[in-house]
Amino acid sequence: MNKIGFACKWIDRPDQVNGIKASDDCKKYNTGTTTVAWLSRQTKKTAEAKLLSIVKQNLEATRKLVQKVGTLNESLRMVRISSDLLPVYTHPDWNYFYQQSDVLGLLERNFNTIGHIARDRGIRLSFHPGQFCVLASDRPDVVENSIAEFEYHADMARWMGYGKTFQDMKINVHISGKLGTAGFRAVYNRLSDVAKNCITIENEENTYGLDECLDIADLCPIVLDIHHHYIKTGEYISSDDPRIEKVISSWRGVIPVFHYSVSREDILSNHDINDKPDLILLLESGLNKQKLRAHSDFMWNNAVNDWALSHLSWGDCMVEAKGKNLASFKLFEYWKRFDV
DNA sequence: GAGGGTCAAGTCCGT
DNA sequence: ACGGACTTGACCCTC
Repeated sequence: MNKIGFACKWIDRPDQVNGIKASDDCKKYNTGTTTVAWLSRQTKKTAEAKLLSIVKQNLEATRKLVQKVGTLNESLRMVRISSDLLPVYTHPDWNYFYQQSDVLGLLERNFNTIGHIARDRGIRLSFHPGQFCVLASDRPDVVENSIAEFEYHADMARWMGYGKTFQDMKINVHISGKLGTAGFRAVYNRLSDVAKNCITIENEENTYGLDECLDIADLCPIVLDIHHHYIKTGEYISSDDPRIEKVISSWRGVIPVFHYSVSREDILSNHDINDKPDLILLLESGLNKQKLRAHSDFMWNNAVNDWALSHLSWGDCMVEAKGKNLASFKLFEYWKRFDV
């Protein structure tokens, strides 16, 4: 039975898509952060105390989140861990903080525990470095920063006991960058073994789509984002499409992951929930791709859900929605609605 | 607590 | 040129 997962955050109520308040109980499952500007305004001692406090809380929150996910139905045991876990880890002024032996010890112990829980409970974990990780940039300084950013995630994977074998955990990025697949290929060779075992690439809505990803499927697995593909091409790709065979091969026997999101419900508020939106018609009606890219709170369209769920035949589904775990739960209920 | 200004970093699209 | 979208709006400060 394949899985339906969610990304980075746990919420208890739908209204929390608009932000989690300090007094909300679900705060304990979610990471916090600070800013470089604030840290730089403090004394070194104050800044370090703040960082240590945030790191401890974030490790605790992530452990609780993973434990919580471990209590769900097996088909829901899949979660992306927030990149905010260790704030300013790759910032030149602050990365020294994480190289101190006492901090390092703290990280190793806590991540080790999280990794054990995940393996024990059959939880599929992943990371998704943010938009600043542009491995194929044409700017050398950006490439260097991006490698550091990627290796930050690889460090966390390694501390959790992952990165030992091909795709025991995924760290997913876009190709991005003007150097495209050639640039990506060149940078790939500079990554650590853990990073190489974990890296996957995801098709984008604008520049690098499924075809470009397939060009480097020999290097690393492809995470097919079926909504990105729809926004780029207008196509609701079928689960028996020959390109999907190639995506599956890129995972070399590991169950692939695909991403599923849908256009915002308030953009398409008049749309029939039992009818898949036609991209051409939407564009003709005056909507633009940028608006259609934005993620919904929930997976509100039954017809689109039916299509997305058909892809569970070959992969695990990562739901990208503002409604987070609540959105993945509702989709799961929809999926299981005919079961006794 | 609420509200407004601020926040490390890249890239693209639409206006 | 600038705002908004993406990974994931949250944090910080003032009232």
